[in-house]
Amino acid sequence: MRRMTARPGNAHQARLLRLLRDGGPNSRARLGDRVELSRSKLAVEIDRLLETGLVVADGLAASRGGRRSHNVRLNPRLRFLGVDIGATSVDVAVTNAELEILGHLNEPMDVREGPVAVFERVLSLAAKLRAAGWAEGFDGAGIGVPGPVRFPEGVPVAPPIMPGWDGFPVREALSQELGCPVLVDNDVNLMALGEQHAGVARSVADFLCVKIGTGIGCGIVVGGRVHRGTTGSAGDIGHIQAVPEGRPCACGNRGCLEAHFSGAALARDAEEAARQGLSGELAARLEANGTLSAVDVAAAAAAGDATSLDLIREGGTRTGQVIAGLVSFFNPGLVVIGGGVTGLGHTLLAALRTQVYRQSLPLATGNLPIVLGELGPTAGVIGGARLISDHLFSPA
Amino acid sequence: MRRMTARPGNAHQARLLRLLRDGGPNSRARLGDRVELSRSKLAVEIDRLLETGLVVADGLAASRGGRRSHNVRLNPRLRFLGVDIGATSVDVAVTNAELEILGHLNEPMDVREGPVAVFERVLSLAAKLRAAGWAEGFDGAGIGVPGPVRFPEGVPVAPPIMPGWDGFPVREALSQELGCPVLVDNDVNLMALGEQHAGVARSVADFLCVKIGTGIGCGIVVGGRVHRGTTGSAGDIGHIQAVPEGRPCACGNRGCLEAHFSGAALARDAEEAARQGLSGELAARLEANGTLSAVDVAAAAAAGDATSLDLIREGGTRTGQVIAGLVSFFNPGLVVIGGGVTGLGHTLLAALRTQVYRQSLPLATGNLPIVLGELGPTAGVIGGARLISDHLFSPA
DNA sequence: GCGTCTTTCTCCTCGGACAGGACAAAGTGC
DNA sequence: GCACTTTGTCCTGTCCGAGGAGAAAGACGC
Repeated sequence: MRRMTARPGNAHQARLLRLLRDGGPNSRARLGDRVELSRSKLAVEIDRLLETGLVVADGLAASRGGRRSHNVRLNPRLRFLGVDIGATSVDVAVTNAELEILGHLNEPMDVREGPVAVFERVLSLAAKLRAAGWAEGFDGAGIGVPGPVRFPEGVPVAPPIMPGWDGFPVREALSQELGCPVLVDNDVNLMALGEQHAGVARSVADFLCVKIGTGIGCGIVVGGRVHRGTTGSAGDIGHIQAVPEGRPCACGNRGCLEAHFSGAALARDAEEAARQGLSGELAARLEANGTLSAVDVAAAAAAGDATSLDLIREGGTRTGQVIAGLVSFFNPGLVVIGGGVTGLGHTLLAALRTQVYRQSLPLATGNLPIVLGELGPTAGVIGGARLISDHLFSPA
Repeated sequence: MRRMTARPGNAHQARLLRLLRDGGPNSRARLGDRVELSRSKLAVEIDRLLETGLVVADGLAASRGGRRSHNVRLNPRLRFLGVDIGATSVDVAVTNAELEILGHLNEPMDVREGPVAVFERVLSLAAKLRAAGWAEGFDGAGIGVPGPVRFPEGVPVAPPIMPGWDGFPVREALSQELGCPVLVDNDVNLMALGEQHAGVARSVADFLCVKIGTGIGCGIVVGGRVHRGTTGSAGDIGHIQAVPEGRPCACGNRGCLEAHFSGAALARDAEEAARQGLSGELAARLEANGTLSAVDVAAAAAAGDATSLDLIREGGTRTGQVIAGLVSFFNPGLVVIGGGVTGLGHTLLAALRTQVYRQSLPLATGNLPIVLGELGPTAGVIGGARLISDHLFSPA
């Protein structure tokens, strides 16, 4: 299939495309209510969008008491690809133009295998989704990688956990392979975009999205837009000092948040506790699997294991300390917690909340919800689709 | 004099006004080079601005090889008032429309006297500036107060060091008294605006402006615009925990940055050191004045007093710890240090820089200047003028 | 079934905005 | 004095868009 390459010709068309994306199929009349355009102008712009093929007619709407209006919708054959490359796994999903997930695949994977190997996996997953009939091709793709990205060029810069990716032209390479426009961003930024589009952060202008996985990162949304910082490393909160003279961290400092709490740190602490005989539950799991992960700790905690609960609580408190500082500084309207360890759920959240509410000023916390993300593992891929659709649905 | 009440009628006019504000008097031809307008359109818009009185003709420009162009400039009778209310003093200044300070007065004052008493002082200072011939009246005023402000209404909310100001309709009241449009903001935000307009932060999109005075606050500029947060308390970094289980703070927590370093904390520490006989220099000054302030510590440090230098260094390190976290989080392109304690100068800056560069990731600090503000006590008042002029020079 | 009312869509016209060319005015430089 | 450059003004053609008129299509009451 020849892919759509058209872009809206002006801001009105871009506006209409986004309305159709976020509100689904809609009648011309109802669109007219939401846009400050005369009926004639609106008709002209919609006709032009129909010509480009981005939008198609979709039958007649129900009557609102008079003549029935013609519906329009985004071309149902449009497909976006969302890719969320994590430290230890990769998610690939196809969405339609309304950013609804049609097909979603997940595979364990080690990002340290390097970009070439990882892209092979990504492309094969994308091919699998095509083979399953979810897409004939892609009109755009949004890629999340677990490290800082120079956004305009789509190139990772000095990513600590991704040796071999530094400077690799991810955007360029994938655009070539996929034959469509591609944008690359930090994975936490995509998660933030996902939660903003379809999750708990709808209609919140300023919020933080803390992702606790193998590492810890934070997506920052200011005035509805992602803040990436001067070098693309904004939100890199894993190496903020949480414990003065604390544990040594891979980054060379001591006491970094990530060294004390993250998926990796939690697994290590759990293994140590198991070996020291502090927890029969954990020891049994270690015996069974030969290794422990955050999932094991979550399961043990759910089973009432005191050691696991303590580990989670302490991690929540540490994370809360750091977030409390960020809340004072940034004064968000919402804090979303997501990532792999959300399985730890409300134990983690409770400890974290307690610490934030205790340590930040009342004015900043007075009406500050701190909640788990709604979308789980789909946040990243939805965010990827959202990223590229925002780009494509803006004037050329 | 009847004041100008005109506002630009469209975005083009607003653009031209800002160009004239930031670039000074200019020829029509040169303005044409900087805006994407046809000559005819440009002429129309400038004529309209001339009609409103916001802009006046200003003779002929030098030839650029052909016919000489007509100069235009902002009306030289336009006057803005910048007011910077600190915890212990107040600055009031008059600027012209190009935001150049014409007259500037400073008075010690205690903000705890409450809004009514403070405004009396502010209005009397403004009257003094009028009497000195700097202004016949004001076309707009920007007011900075040392606490959080609900910006749209111009009302302080729950300000810790300003009892009696909570909910006082500052904007409303001053607008009434001064007979001109007024905007009210947190003082650190004004300082950031000032340094952005006329100081070290020109042409930096994302930066932090840390003000260390009686307390500690931080102006946040994202994409060239001030970030105020959901409740107007963004940048309130004085109560971020710098020392776990540290000193008790007025806010009820322990170890807040402000409790360990700020103008107030520094004075208290210096007095204690003097009483304990740790520093002859400080003891002598305490003897002489009956009390010590940050200025005394600065002077003693300049004279080589080891205790004072240690106090400053330790404060710089503490502040650096907190800023390091903010740098990792926010990834600014510049950090500006300002406020009353800038008299401590390079001793403070050196300690602070060391700590930030050591504790943040290289990607964030790689090309990150950390510098003292250029404008000193005028940053706030220039920022005030800038704030209101941005407002007035935007489409109605 | 019929007439009336409502809603939607298309067509048309009118007015305004603006770009760009032509031209006049005012200089420069040889 | 002449050729060339720059600037400002005027004018015209074009494009855009608002809004009215009216047709199309349906709801609803009788």
